[in-house]
Amino acid sequence: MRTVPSIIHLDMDAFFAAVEQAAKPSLRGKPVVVGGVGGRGVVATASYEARKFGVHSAMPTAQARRLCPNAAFLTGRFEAYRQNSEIVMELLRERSPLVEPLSLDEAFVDLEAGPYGPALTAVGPAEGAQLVLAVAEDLRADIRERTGLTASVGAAGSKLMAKIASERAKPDGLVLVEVGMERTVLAPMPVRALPGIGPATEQALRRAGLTTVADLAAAGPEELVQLLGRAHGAGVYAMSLGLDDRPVVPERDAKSVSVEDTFEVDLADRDRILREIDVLSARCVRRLHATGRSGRTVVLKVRRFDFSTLTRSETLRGPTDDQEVIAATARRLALQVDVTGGVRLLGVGVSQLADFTQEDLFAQLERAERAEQAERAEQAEGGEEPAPAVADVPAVRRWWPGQDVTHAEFGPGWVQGSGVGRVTVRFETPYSGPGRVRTFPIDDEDLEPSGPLPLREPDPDGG
DNA sequence: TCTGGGGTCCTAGGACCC
DNA sequence: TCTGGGGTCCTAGGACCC
Repeated sequence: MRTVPSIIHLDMDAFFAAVEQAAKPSLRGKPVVVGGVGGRGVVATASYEARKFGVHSAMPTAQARRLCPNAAFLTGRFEAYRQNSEIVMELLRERSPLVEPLSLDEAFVDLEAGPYGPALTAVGPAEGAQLVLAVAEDLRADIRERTGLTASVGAAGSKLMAKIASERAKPDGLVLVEVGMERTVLAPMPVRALPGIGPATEQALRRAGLTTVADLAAAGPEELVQLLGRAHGAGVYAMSLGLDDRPVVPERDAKSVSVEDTFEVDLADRDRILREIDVLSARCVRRLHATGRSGRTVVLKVRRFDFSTLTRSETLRGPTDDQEVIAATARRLALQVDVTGGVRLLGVGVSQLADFTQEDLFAQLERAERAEQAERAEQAEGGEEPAPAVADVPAVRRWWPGQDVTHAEFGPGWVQGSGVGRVTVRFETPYSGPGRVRTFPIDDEDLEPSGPLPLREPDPDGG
């Protein structure tokens, strides 16, 4: 057990929305909602201005529009979020090599493993805490300088308490929990404040009369295991005492890769469903290839019209990253599912991942078998005409709100909205003042999609 | 205009093997 | 012949997190 609160948890404040406000000067100080903007979208992040209206993450965007009709509703620009996340993670790594990212906007850092480690272990708890505070404030200042974004930081002797501390620090704050003070801090908190306790667990505990963390500690391990099952019950009990010795682990390998799509309108047609499965399989395989991995278990996910969700999976004889194999497996699984009434979501995923460098013998075998089958089928049917290819329709350009664009005459800007054959663009950059709005035909040749700009103007001297 | 997308971990039952 | 237990793999579903 460490005596110095040398684990920090960093959490960027309203990250996606904050990046949008930094990139789009006209949105600073205004309510901004990032997420799905379609009929079935949900909110990913709301700026603090939008939260005042009751808008929050996971809320249907339609509801957010009713609560805050004047907010800017933007589709996520993940490339921009990734770029800024990388800047932040790099600043963390300057403080310690032991950085464990939890998502684009969150990470644990173990300062004892870094350059401050020797100093932290040499001094007493009080001095150690002061040093941690100084390091954390310096880090927050660096993040603000390099990105213009604010971060909240929690520091403690464990991951659990560091995370709880950063929650208390929001927004733009720093909270340190001294080692030894864990139970005092936790006791009055509602059970829901503990990571891993969601709505279902909260309800189960409430039915047993347990509402605060102090109640959990008093209940004891047997009752919690009885209520929540073996692993969860024991874990929740340990948390209630502030006990947590999980190490900070950098770079964990992904255990699955999956892609899914919710459709604007439920799919009713079998053939259409099978085509979408092919599209999803291709996307899944692209991601697999990008990481140089392959998987042995293929999972199909189906959400039906009534939101009931089911999965079907099949484990292959060996790992594969072959699109034909994965698509054929997913299609096979789809035939086991009753889709009457319609399908609102389809997903294709792969698990039991392996690093894949050797040749995919399994895929070759499968291909050979399929070729044989196809030949037999063709002979049986007497050589049918292949279906005519869908005529090439000139692609209508789609503009989505928030998208980065460049106009040949007016320069860089972003899409404010589009519809009825027109697209409205606001011309401003992270380094400009609020910009002017102009409207163009959606197929205007002078208008092009572009990529995100850094939030801080690159130094021309390359400093 | 009700409910995204990408993950992790756990449980439980049945098959199968020892 | 009867009874039994443990371990592992596979499948499906659920809770939770950001």
